[in-house]
Amino acid sequence: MGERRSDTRERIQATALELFAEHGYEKTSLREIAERLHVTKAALYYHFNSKEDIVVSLFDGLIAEIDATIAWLRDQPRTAETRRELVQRYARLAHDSPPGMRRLLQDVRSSMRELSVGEQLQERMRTMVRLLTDRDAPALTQLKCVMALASINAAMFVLQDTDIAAEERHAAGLTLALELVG
Amino acid sequence: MGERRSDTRERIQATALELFAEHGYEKTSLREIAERLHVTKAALYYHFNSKEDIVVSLFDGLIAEIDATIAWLRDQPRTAETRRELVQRYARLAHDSPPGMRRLLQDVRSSMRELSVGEQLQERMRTMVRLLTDRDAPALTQLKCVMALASINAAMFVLQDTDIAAEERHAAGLTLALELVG
Amino acid sequence: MGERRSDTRERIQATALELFAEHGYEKTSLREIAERLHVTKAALYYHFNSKEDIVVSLFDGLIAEIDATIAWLRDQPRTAETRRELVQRYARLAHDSPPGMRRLLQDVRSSMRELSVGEQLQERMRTMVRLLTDRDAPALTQLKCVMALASINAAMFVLQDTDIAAEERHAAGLTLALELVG
Amino acid sequence: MGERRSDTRERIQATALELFAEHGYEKTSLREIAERLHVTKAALYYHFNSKEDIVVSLFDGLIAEIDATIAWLRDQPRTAETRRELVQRYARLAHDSPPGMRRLLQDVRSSMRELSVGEQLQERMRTMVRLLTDRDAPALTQLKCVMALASINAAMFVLQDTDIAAEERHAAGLTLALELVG
DNA sequence: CATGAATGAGATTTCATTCAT
DNA sequence: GATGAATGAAATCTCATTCAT
Repeated sequence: MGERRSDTRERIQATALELFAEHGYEKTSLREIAERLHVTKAALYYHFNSKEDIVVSLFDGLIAEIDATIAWLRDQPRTAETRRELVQRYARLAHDSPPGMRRLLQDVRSSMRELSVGEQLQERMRTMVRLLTDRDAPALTQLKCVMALASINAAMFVLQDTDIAAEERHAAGLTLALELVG
Repeated sequence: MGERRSDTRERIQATALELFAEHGYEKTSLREIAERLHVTKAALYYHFNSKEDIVVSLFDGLIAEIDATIAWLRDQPRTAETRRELVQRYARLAHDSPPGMRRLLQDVRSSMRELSVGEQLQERMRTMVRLLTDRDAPALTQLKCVMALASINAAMFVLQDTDIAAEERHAAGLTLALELVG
Repeated sequence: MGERRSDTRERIQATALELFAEHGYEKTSLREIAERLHVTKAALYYHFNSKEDIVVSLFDGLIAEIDATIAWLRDQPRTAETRRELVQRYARLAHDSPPGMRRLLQDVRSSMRELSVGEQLQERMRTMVRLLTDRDAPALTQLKCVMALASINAAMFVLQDTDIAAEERHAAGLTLALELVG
Repeated sequence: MGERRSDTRERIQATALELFAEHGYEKTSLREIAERLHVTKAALYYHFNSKEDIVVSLFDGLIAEIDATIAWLRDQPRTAETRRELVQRYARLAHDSPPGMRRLLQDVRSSMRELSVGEQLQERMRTMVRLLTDRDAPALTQLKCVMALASINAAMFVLQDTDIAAEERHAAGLTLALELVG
């Protein structure tokens, strides 16, 4: 009982994520995705309306979860306690995402700057920061909020080629983030 | 008196920087650069061997300065004082770069990942961090070093659409960086 | 009844052969081929991976037949009888090729020197000569073998503007070839 | 005593011959020639009017000598003796040419088909054959004449990768040529 | 549910050539 | 006797996208 139906859509998403993470969104062509999947380019268009549509779909879940977090955030007091909890939620989110997802997220600000999804994500980031700090908080405070969230992502990449284990890197990111939102 | 000899090369660099910063390296075509300059595409190829060559040339100065900093760093003791001074040097470097330069720097880790210059810059970053911390320093310490430098860049963008003045944003970045390497 | 499924691939090959024979491989552009066929350049790339791929495909059949001949040759004694039979096979091959094919073959040693297919054909020619003569046969003997095969091709071109009929030219080539391997 | 003047013109010719022989006429660009000479492309245009002009100039001497041979030929009886002497003259000509020259000659029929010099050379070849044989000579006789001259050129290339010495290859070519016009 | 065939637009790059200095 | 700077034309190739089947 329940879902059946081709899993092709999911397989496209998985492969696209792989390749976007590997070479970036711009440098990945639909031909590559199709070839790696042993289907034709036209098949991709049966499941998605455009290349952008594919990348957008990859962020669907993440954006929904961020929206939920934002909704929750609106009801919270603007305290250090709230900020710490937010950081923890965000870390869990990041931790549970497929590994390519985080790499892709890095692209958002550059190669995907002009895509709708890039704008959407940045908009949500801004909203979060606004909900965490007073609008007229000093620049330093606002910057710390942003860097806190950034640390969580960054931890996975910047220490990538050291021999530090993934879990330890993640933990370091979280620790630093908590420190920053103090 | 002084220099003569067409300044086209410099004008190409300036325009390329503008456009790369605006739309990213991948999405900027040589046609666009040429058109904005009112020259032909072939003229670009008189002055540069390839598109990559143009972007590489934009980083020439920066890379030289980073190399000088690294050289200096090798002779310093691995103290907090040294780290603070490095941060200050780096901040000055960033502050004095043309504005597009910093935006372009953001691209380096994604859209330019596969360009030689991307690799070069990341290599230097790694070297800097290695010179700042003990090889077997805890992950958190290493991460802080990286995020310190990142803060200086980030400060300019993440608070871009607030009404905080550029100078104040820069100062916030520097302050946070110093705190992190403290 | 029978085959369906666009014959575009074959039409591309035919047109390419025409034009390569007419102006040479280097001087023929994909634009010309596409225009003569009333398709777009991109259509050529749907059927072939590159310009070189097109020319290679033109030689596919010929190379296969040469390979078959070489295989047969390996089992034969190195006698005058064998040489005469080889010449006759080769003449039949040449005779049955489309006319452009022979002109294109002339190109192989010059304009296509740096193409994989040029190397392949020369390699096979060398093999044939090696199988026809003793490795330490005198230079003259080896040269005669080569010129025998060359005569068959040459006959079609060198007497082209005389009023000698094609069949007679072909016959002359064959006669001379047989004389040379005598 | 006498000539001084820059030898640049000659150096251009030598380098061009080298490169044309190496990669063929079409695939050699003026940029390559200029770079190998450490001059600019514009310098080439000071000495020659066009790329074609350069290649034409390379054949100047050869064509003059062929013309002289043709003139001499007109006064000779159409005997076997005459044919043998022609072959010997031609062999001497080929033997004394710079090595690249012979390779370039091979190009004439394909990559240079559409150049004036290609037409000129083929025209002279045809004239020679007409002067050697009766207009209504059998195809075989005419073909033998052509292949005789071809043998002299071919000898240098077709046996190139064997361990036969250059002088012996040349001798074989001459012997075969004499046999053919016998 | 997917393919085969094709396209229009555009990318990077190369070339022979020109001309003022 | 040569260079620096530039150009117009064209080349090969790639891409996202479409659509009839």
